[in-house]
Amino acid sequence: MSSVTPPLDAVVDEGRPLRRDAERNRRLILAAARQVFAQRGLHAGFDEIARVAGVGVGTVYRRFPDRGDLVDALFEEEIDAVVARVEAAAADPDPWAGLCDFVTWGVEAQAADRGLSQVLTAGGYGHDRIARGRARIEPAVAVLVSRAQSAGLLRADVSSLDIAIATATLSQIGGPDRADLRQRYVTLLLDGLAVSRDTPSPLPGVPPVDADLACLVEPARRGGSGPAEG
Amino acid sequence: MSSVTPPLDAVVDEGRPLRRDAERNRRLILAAARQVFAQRGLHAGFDEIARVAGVGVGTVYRRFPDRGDLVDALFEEEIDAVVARVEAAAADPDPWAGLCDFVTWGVEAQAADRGLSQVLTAGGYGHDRIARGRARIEPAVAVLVSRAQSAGLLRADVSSLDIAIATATLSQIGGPDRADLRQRYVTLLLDGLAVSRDTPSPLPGVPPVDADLACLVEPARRGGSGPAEG
Amino acid sequence: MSSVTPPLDAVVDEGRPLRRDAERNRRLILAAARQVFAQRGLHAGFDEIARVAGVGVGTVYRRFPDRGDLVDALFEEEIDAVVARVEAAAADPDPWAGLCDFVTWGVEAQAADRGLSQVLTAGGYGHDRIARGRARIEPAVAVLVSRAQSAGLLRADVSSLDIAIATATLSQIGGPDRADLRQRYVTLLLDGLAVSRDTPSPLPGVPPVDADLACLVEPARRGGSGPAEG
Amino acid sequence: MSSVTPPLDAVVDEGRPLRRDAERNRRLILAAARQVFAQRGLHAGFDEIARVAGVGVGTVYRRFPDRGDLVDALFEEEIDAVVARVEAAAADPDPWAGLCDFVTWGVEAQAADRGLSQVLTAGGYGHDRIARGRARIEPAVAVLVSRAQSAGLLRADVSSLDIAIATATLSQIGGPDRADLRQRYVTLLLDGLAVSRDTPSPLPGVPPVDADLACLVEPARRGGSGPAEG
DNA sequence: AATGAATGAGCTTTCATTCAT
DNA sequence: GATGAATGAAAGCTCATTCAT
Repeated sequence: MSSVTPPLDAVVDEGRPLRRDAERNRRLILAAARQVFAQRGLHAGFDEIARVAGVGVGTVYRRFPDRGDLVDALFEEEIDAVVARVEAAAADPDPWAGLCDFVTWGVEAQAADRGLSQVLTAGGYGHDRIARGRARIEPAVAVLVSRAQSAGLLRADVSSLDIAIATATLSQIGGPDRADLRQRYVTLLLDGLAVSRDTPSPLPGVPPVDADLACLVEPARRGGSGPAEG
Repeated sequence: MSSVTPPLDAVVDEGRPLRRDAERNRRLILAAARQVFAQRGLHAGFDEIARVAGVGVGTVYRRFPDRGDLVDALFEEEIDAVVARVEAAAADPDPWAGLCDFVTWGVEAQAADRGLSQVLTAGGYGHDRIARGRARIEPAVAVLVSRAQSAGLLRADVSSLDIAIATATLSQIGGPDRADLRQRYVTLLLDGLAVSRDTPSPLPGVPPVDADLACLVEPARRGGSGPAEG
Repeated sequence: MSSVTPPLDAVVDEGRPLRRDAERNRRLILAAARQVFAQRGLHAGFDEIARVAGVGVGTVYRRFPDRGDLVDALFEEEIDAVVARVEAAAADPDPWAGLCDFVTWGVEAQAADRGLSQVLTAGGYGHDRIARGRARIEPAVAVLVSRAQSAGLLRADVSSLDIAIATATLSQIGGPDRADLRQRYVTLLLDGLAVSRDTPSPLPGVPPVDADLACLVEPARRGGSGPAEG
Repeated sequence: MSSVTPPLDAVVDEGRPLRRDAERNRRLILAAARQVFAQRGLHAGFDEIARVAGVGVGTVYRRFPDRGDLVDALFEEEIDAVVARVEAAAADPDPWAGLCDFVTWGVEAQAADRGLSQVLTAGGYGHDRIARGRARIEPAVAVLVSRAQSAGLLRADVSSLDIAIATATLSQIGGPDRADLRQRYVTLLLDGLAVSRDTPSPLPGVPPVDADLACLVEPARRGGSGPAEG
């Protein structure tokens, strides 16, 4: 690769590379959006993204005229990562271990990034690229699922979409740092998915305390990360 | 009880009874809030509650200066209903059936009322009374749980709070009318909670289709039930 | 009329009278809008109207959710005035004098209020009421026109709409205070409208000077060729 | 003329010739501006001019630091065309026919080019060169006018500026393709300008319909009452 | 005590102009 | 000299909350 070839993702659809500074800003904006979307969800204001990126709002709009464009650009690579992980899991010699790995990881990945779970589950965000991204995930999960079913380890009546829905749902538990909590329910889910079981898999972490009840993710208003309660 | 004596719950903390019309409005507001919170969640605008109640916004604010006051007043009786149901379930001669009944019902109750699941799980809503309400649920569930554990049917490493969290989480799936979808995951959960199992309990409903992925409850902005996407 | 009967124009369509202060603000807003529209045209920002009225923007939006509502409310009475004037002119015993009077007055009325000429000529502003208002003017002018034609004074090949267009066009000349200038062209128009003429009617005012060339009203904004009307 | 000597009008005031490519861009920009100003008027965004020219906005600003500079450069030759046409009209053996020709043509020329009528009438656009251009038109029209007046055909009380103003005003009627409509009013104007008349000149076109009322050119932008001239 | 009008900050989006590359 | 990305002010509109009536 010669030095004049720009990195692949710096190339816009028309094939024109971005100017150096523009590319720098594009990355700043994507980084900011990643962070802000992860914390606040996809409804976050462009103002905040711009502020975090250290650029003017206009710059964000120039580069990403609508929210879907930004979501598209941002999550394509995250979806790639998901696909890669499913495929890796499908390559695990132990079909059950592969499934467990993917569910465990998928819940954490979505918990770490509220935007990602919205992209994967909400119908409305992102454009064609995202839709195509989603479309790539499902067959990959389907492979994982049938492999485990063929091996007689995974119950026959679940589909790949059941896995997707269950995974996305469990990711709503707790904040980014509560993997310990979420993994208890992942364990329960996996025990429920197994064809048969003699003993329960031990639940990781410690039993929740009262305050943990408050950890379901917020139906998120615009302004802040928690309820405003006056 | 003379006609000027208001019912007990119309008495404010200072002990002063409300004027007759004020009491009527209070009830209208609570009824409206119950309906609106159920549909929109606890972030619903006071404007809408007032409109549904047929009173002015000001009246709502006068009676319930902050959202927590309204939530407190509103959900106390709903929490009573939850407690009643747990206790009924605990009275079931079959400990496992009792547990299943409560989980199934609890998921639907919270799905039918977004406000309820927020009250039960979100830290920020409601005041002392709600906290006390939550505190009454937990021991009741604990009874249900230990009974099933003592009978060797429920795995020993789950606590009553695990049940509460799992229940609230599953209620986030689908809209009010998607009990069919939610109950698939309730079934998985219960299969996961069992100490041991030879065969999976059959999943109810039909496998989800692609569009069902979009059914995770929205991090809900005010305006509508889905993302606005331009 | 008893003292509790509110003034007619304080009654909204549903028949509910406005509260006293709301009615006061409504009048302030209409007065402000009248002034601002007259100076700036119908594109004027709601912000400015609010500032001039001494109220918050929100108040303007509450009372007049879209520009058309404001235009409707504002220009209905101005259109009434136009109709009244046409009818008065049609009652003039001298059909030609009546026509001259209306044209002269009409040009000045529109010159004094840029909003009025936009309402009368631009397709997009205002709603049904304005459309109905326009519809009332045309037949009245038609009466004026046929009377003068029947008397053999007005050329037979002009229609009432020709008069409307010519009038609106001449109102674009000069600012509010340049009636002297406009009336020169009104005189030319009327001389052109007469069936026959031996001598020209003397042009009023003094011949324009170079600077007067700059007096044609301001041209269009970027967006398009017609009003945007939301 | 050697190949390095640029054409005369490529020489900036300081006398420095432009580089070959700079000169090419200058012409592209002028051509683009001519088209864009004609369609949108002189307020058109530099962005659009740049896009049409196929150059960057920065290039437009470098070459024409303010709008007036561009207007100056652009309309000088259009003004030459106006002067030429007036002079041709003045050479018509029939003084009245000459006047009619010029008025008719002038209205259409300005209607076809919104920028032109703004340059001719709006005070704020263009600089000295434009002022000098305007100054050349007036005497030429004065010749046309006095010839017709001397011949006893044109009323004595109009001045050349009256003609200019009337012409510019009528050009505001209708869009570029509505010559039919405009010429009705041109006819009225000319009938009004004649010293005496036995019968009206027939109005061309067909009487306007309701929708034609909406054809007056668009009113002012928000910012102020006059052109912004930077 | 009830009312609902008023507020005004906040988010969205656009665009004329400047300036780093 | 050319470029077009960046800027940031401005305007549109909404809504939770307050307060005059």
